[in-house]
Amino acid sequence: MLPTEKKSGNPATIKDIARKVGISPSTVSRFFSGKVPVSSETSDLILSTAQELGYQINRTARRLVMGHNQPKAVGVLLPLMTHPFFNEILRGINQAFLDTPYNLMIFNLGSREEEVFQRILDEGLSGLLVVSHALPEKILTLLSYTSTPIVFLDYEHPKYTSFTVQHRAGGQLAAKHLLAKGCSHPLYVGETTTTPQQDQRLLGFTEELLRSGLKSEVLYTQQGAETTRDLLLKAWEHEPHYDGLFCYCDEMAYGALEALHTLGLEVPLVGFDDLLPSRYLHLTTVAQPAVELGLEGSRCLIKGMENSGTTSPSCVLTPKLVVRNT
Amino acid sequence: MLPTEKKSGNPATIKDIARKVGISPSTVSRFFSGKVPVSSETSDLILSTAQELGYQINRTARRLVMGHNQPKAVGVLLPLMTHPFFNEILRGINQAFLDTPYNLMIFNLGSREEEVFQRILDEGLSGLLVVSHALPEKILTLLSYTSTPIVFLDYEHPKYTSFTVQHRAGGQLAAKHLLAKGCSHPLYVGETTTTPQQDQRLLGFTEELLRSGLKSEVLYTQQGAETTRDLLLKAWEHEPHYDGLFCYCDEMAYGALEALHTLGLEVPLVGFDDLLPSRYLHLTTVAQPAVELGLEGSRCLIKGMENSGTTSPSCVLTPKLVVRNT
DNA sequence: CTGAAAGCGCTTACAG
DNA sequence: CTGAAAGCGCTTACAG
Repeated sequence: MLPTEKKSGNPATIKDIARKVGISPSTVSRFFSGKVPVSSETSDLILSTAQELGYQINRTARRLVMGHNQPKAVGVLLPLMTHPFFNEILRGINQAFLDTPYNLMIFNLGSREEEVFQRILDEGLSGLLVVSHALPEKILTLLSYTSTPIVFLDYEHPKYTSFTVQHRAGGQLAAKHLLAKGCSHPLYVGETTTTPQQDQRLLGFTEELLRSGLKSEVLYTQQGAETTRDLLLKAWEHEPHYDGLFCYCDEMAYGALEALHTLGLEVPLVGFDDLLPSRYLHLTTVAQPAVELGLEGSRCLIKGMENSGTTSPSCVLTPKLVVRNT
Repeated sequence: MLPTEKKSGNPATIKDIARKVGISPSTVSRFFSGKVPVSSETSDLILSTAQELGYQINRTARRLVMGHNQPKAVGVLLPLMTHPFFNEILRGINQAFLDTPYNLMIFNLGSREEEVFQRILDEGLSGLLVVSHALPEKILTLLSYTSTPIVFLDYEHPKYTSFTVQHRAGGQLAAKHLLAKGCSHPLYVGETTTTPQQDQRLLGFTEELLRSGLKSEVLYTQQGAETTRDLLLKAWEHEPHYDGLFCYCDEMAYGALEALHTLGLEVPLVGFDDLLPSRYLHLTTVAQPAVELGLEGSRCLIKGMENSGTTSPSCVLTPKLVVRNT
């Protein structure tokens, strides 16, 4: 092996090619920039040597000398969970960034969290949107050094700007609807694993009910339409007097809808989310402003980025009741 | 203004701070890298001057010297249209890239196409996924210089690897279902604006029907559940003998479902897509392998990127019939 | 704890 | 069409 040859570990550079072909680095550079003519003879030589060496232009170096600032990107940290709600949020985010100079970079919180965070740090992001998740303090501190503005979506961080949904108000909305329908024996169907979101929805629901002197029964089951359907089928066997239903989320409400149908009952039913099927199933439900969450949160971040990193205060979005046939 | 001061046009550098504070650039660098101790006196001075000058660390330069290669990213070019189908594709893509060293970068084809393409070029992407869209020849050529592998999803490009759905086979599937249900007067409901997808679905449908000596009536309307519902309501007034329905897409089928319900009819109905509502509405439909499209297309791209840019040949995914209650 | 110096890989006037 | 040289903004041994 000649001493002029590169160790194959390091990627080949313009210099390596120049040396091998026997010309100056400048010419090689000119060839790859493409703007200046290079004699076809040398062109061929350069090209073949480049291929041989597996040369890849180093964009970092090029950027540095060209004074191009790094293209601006904002990161979106998504939970791994696959739920239409997150799709909607992402759609809102996407929309907000459409006519901005920022690119969107998607990160997923799955396995290898450490690595994901490292990447987020490495990217030199102009801003970061964190969906439905906390960010470890350590990362937050590191990010703060670079003064990257951060906005949390659907997650309340005490020290950072966050956009969340007023789940409690949503629960109240559901109660009001049931009350207006004349219910006196309402039933809440929730998910077994308790979350802050659920706590708030249930709280709003019960407190609104209480204002009318009513109390709600509460039943829990695992997430899913089928489990909810089966639960309700059984529930009605024992306590056939429920005259109003509030489900923790739309998917459970779909199960409830089936149960009611099977039972031949017309009991008022309210869901929570307003997913696409709800429209076609004519389900009355509390609509989470998911797109809006993404949109408004992003707008806030954009302002923050233009504003030396200072984002405006947190914001709570209120859900709306979509009254359909149930 | 002292001659030592920077013009405020160019961003401040480590040197500017050093000069202003009266220390060497090395020390300033050490301060910002954070790894080496710096006396607290100078630290304060550096920090305040940095703030005053609006100093932002230049990551490009840092990367160059640190030998960090540019973090690898692959671009996903999405159509602006907001349809669950694209969400699914994106989900598949996301999944495929979960445990890879690539970050996902989202680009949208909305307004400012030129700029979007410029960005795609600027990013120095390791690979590109193009969803439901052509890419201008010009961009393709530019991209080929950098040997960026490209995979088209849900769009067939003659010269590039593409992953598409066998719409024609889907149409046949629908016909078979209707045939098995004993239909003899089938009706196809399509969208007014014709697309290659629609042509293929209808072709498959009619050719399969023909094999049994049947012909389908064809009706067109604008996309949407309501329009379809109204169309069918009227259709039945005039020709009440249809005994089988194939809708171009699920959304239209939802409208058909309503019409049939209103009419009190139990006519076999097949949709196309298998969106979320279909499951809860018990709609029999041809399922587009959207997630799979994203997943397989991405895997192909990943292989291509590891393979000096050569992607494997195009691939056509076959849809499946999901038989439910219609 | 700090400075002077060399270098990361590329581009680009400048002078042939 | 081509080379030698300077420089983009930062980091990091090396030598205090």
